[in-house]
Amino acid sequence: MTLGRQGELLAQLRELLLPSSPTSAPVVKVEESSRPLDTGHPAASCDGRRRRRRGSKRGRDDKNNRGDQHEEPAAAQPHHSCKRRYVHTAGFEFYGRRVQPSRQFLPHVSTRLTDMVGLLGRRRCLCRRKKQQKSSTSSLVTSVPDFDGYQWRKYGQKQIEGAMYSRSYYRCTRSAEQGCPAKRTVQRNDDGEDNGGAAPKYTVVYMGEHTCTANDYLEAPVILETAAAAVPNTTSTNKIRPDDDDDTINTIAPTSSAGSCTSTTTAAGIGSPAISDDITWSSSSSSDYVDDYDYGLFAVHDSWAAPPAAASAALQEMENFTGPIRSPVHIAAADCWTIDDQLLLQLVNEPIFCNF
DNA sequence: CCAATTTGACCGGA
DNA sequence: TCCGGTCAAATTGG
Repeated sequence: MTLGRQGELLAQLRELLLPSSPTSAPVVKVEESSRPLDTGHPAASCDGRRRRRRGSKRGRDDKNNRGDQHEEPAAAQPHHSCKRRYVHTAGFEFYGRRVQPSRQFLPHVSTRLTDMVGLLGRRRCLCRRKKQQKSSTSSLVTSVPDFDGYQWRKYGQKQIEGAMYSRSYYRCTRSAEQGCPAKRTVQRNDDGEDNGGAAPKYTVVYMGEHTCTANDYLEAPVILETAAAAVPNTTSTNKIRPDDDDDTINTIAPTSSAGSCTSTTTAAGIGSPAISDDITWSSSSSSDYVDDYDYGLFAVHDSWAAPPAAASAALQEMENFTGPIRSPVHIAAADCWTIDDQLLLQLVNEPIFCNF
């Protein structure tokens, strides 16, 4: 590849990842709501029938006040209080649709309460539902729960007892068409309100294995790691396609339960400013510890070389980044798509995050 | 019109 | 009865 071509591709990558329009500052907004919380839940009236429309959006007032569905500090919204605290740390978009900051923000009135109220009007006669079978699970702690190389569809959100933040439930987007049983839950850790300015951490629990065809993940977020160049025995090219069969590729497929480990995964400055992450893996299985985890998209190494200074700086910036995150990088990858180490290094060493 | 998300309702195990 | 997990109607925007 010629240098000119490299530069061109680099420019394209940068444009993809760092659009010219400046990103807005992180939104941490505290608002006073004139509307009392719905402790007398409108979901059911006195006769037990539902009045409230499901899935209804809040008013425009809530627009832009919510970008992260895992962000609701429910504990900070006591039912007796009229105060709502809107925190926007990252406008994730992961499902092929745009971010939905305009989606309603309903302070999480206790679902227990709504359950109790709902009991009054319960009349649905649903088929017996099978309780989720206990399958192999693995969990990790990450600040970027959505960049795991798979496409997930949210099917529920629940305020968990004793937890500050609600838990979101996802299933593989292929669950319907291919019967893929993979699921995951994402819950923000109770790491305090301020968290010292660091990116919030989320506990992601993966359940079940992906059975959908890997080829469908061509549009999965592209995530690279800086250490690819620092790890010994790296070949001249690092394939980043998640569906590649090459076992030598260091990638992450989070649903694989490969035992417990604590690793550091770094992004090569592309994919998203927030990809840099400390990932702590744990697993319910008792598999032996392995050196390199072949996981799909990320490269994880137990022996981790210190990243270059420039990369560290970039990583720090990524850690500090709390602004809106744009879509995952959707690259129409051709077969055997590869990325050159030199390009990787160039991406790493360029101060591409100075725009933030 | 379709796909994705929201969120109240409902189920079932503990 | 409590509580976590799941369903599915409603809603929205492309």
